[in-house]
Amino acid sequence: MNRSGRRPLARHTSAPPSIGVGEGRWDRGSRPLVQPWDERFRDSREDLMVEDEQAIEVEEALPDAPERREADELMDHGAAGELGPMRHSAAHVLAEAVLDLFPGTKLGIGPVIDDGFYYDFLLPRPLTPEDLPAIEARMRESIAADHPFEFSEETPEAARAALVERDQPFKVEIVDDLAAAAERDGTPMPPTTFYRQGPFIDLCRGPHVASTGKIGPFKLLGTAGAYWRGDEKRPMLQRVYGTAWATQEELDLYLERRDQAKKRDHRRLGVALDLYSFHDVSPGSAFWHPKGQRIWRTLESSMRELQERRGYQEVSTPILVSERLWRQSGHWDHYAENMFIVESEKQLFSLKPMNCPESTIIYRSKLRSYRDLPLRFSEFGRLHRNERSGTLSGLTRVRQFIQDDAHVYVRPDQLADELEAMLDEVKEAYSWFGLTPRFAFATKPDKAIGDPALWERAEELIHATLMRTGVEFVTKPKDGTFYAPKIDIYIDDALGREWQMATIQCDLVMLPERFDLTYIDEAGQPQRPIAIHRAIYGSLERFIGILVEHFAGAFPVWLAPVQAVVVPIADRHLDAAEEFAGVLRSRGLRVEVDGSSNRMQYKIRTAQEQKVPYMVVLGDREIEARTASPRTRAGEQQDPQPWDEFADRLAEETRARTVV
RNA sequence: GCCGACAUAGCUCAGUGGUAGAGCAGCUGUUUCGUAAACAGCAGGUCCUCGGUUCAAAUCCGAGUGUCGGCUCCA
Repeated sequence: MNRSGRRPLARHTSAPPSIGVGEGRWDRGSRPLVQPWDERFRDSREDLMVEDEQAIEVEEALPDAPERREADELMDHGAAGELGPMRHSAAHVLAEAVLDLFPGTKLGIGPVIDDGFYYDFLLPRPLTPEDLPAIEARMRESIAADHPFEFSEETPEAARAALVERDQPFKVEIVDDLAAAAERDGTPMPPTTFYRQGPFIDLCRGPHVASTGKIGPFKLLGTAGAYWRGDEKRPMLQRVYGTAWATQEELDLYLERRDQAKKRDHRRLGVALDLYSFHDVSPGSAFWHPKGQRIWRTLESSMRELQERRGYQEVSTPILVSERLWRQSGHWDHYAENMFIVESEKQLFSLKPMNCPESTIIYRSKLRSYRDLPLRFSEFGRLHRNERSGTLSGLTRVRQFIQDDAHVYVRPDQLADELEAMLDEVKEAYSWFGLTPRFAFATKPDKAIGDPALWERAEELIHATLMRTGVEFVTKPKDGTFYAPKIDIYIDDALGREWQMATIQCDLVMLPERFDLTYIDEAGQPQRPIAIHRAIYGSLERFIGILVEHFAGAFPVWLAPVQAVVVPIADRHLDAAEEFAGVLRSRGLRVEVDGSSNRMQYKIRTAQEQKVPYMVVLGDREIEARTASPRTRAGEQQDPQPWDEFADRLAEETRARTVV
């Protein structure tokens, strides 16, 4: 079974093109295909859940073995549903067109991806968006000619010779690698296959449609630079992305959905809703406006409430810290390229990129007893990481951010329970937003510090806990931090991108060993605790950015920066409007009165555009009865109700943190 | 960091070598209105920065910065 066993719903995904099929990664296509904000969601939710579980099962059954990657490079993406062969065929036609327009082009690879395909080329000059129409036109000619796809099989030697002859060094490399892999594994080299359509022939394993005329409506979406084989030390090729569908309607729907996704982009909505902004005086760092800060503080206080209930103690540590600490922790050797270094009076300092090492200073401030553990220190720490400029993106990839971080020190016998409690914390917190977390187990990376035996033990402990709790998870080999294996928690944003949110790291190495942490056991002997690093929101910045897209700016009542706008119909209703707002504010609700001289319709439109959950109209009728007429942002007009009743209801929705 | 594109009013954008524009937002006045846009007027610019070409540059060229689409990276 491959990933093609999906329903036609796949055509509704709005995921951007992505290769997304590395080892240990989720295949994007296997994730829920309808997002919670879709109208269809309510009706189809159950189906989707089942589908998702099946998908996970399927994905886990897929090998991470080298042959799969080789297959990817040979474009064997029969995986991508019934549209797969057609899209892959479109990639061939794309290559044919480019080779025709730019003689001498060296071909890279041309796989199928979510919703489309791409092909990589080494060209005499970079492509620009203006080149795409000409390429599309040439593609249409090939499609109109309806060339059959002809299959042929060669011995590896003959194939190699043919590719050398055609001066296609990247293809030669692929054949050589296949041969090397076969030799390494002691398996016979499979015959090498080619497909020809019209004048164009390409090394490929297929499958294809019967002829170019079977290729449906398509559109080239853009160009980008991409390193050959994803290696930044190798040449940068020109990648052309495209999409193709069975019918024009589906293509139009896909393009329309792409536009819709842009409209909920958190960078756009942040400006429209006056939440935050960015300025070139501090690239990669957000300026938080009052309404954005309001959301921030609501998230923060919710997490504080959870943490206090669950036995955490909040601490705060300095941002500017001597290199001595970072040398001791290993960051200076393993993370320096991401640290902002500051010099003062011949001493080097760094803006902290993580809170953990400083947490140990508090741990070590006194002698700890086995009775003190678990010791749970939480910290909303402000971190700086010097991310490469090209990677910055809105709130989702920033240089300065605040984590809802915590470091929990446990005895070995307490670890399993504590990890389980943390998984539960994650589920609780995510339920406030209607988000469903997915779990991944990330193991020891190549660049790791500490005793391998400790790593092995930490990985065993995490794995055992995951198995015991019965949560679904995938394994991401070598994706751990340099000091700990971890459980990462992922969700998808509105554009179908996968985001790591929470992380739970089981550290037997950095904090315990490098900082020589101890507690005194029952026998009076010093023992080594285990340190668990965890963050539930992850970065507050990234979390808010994803929430903006998740809700398209229409935050649930409990989180909305303005929960209700009071709309007096005429000036004579202003005093009563203020009085009513006072009733709401006295219950801690966030309310604005629109006292402008605009007409009521205009005030409602404004509140609607700001995605305020409730608009409450006050006119002669309401004031006389001391009632309010709420209208929801969904357009539902509710019956007039007494002021206190409405206030109580809103307060209860806020307290319960209900979504919708 | 790499490849490409882009940068004009608070926002969205028009303006391809000859006096800087529109809509929305803002301000002022009129209007006091029953569930998604009342009317009129006014104001608003280092055309990202620096340098070059030219009689003349928002416009052409170069460098820098930032942003966007990707690649790489993501403890």
